[in-house]
Amino acid sequence: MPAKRDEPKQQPGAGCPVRGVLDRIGDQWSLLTLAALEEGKKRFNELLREIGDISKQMLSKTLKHLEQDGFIRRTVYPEVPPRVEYELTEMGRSFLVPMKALIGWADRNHAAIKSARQRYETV
Amino acid sequence: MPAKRDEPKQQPGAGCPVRGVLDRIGDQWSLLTLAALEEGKKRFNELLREIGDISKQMLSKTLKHLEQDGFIRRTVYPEVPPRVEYELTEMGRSFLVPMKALIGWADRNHAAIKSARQRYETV
DNA sequence: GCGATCTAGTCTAAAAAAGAGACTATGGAG
DNA sequence: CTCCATAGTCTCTTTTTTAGACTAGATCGC
Repeated sequence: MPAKRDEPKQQPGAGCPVRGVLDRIGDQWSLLTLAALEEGKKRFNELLREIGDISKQMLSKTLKHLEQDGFIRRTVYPEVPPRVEYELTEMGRSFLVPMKALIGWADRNHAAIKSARQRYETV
Repeated sequence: MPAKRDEPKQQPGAGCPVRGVLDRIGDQWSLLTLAALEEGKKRFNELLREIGDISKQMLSKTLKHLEQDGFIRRTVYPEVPPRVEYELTEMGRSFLVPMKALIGWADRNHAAIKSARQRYETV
């Protein structure tokens, strides 16, 4: 067993390495992009259409970050018009597991959240 | 087993109700704030110090949203100096389950992500 | 042949969001 | 009497995001 470093609890402090990961996946579009890639490889415009309300610039940036962090793989086909395909790496796929747990929770609870919002409004 | 509603697949499209939830929890600070509240009720400045690099304005906004959506409860004590405490609701606590799965994944994989980033830089 | 169209992005200018720091009222410590 | 602490909000500045124009070269209609 590897020596566990003195890390008594999950501290949300700024130094924590988990923070670096959380900041990335919690950037509004990353989760959506990864979810869209669950079904298989997709092209840039395909992702753009599927996600719907993301701008090309943000999609571009998000994909770049995800590639950088090893979640997805980018393949360029030297054709005209250009073709670029994005797909999940092994790590990206492994991330789907907790992500889907989160989505499942959201799915089960969005009604409760909606009613909480309405309740709040009327006050 | 409850009747499954006709939901052929998780579409990440803009209309999906899950999106509303995801947009909220994926706003950079919500996850951190909820994580900080895991240990019990906390005061405003206490959260501010613990999270560290959040501004008071963003913490205020995040807390307001989380309260609005029923994740947390806000209690004001009419004292001077003012005292306000935040704590997770039942729903908020139930959210910790998938959130911790996510944090666990991040914890297991942050090394791989870091090395992917470095590999990318050198190219 | 000739222009329109498709692709994956990038660039720019304008709009929105976030950050830093001052400010509020009140009571207690020194 | 002066300074600190509390939970925010307000304003001003800086950063981020958006919308839309632009690129190159093959292919389509005509």
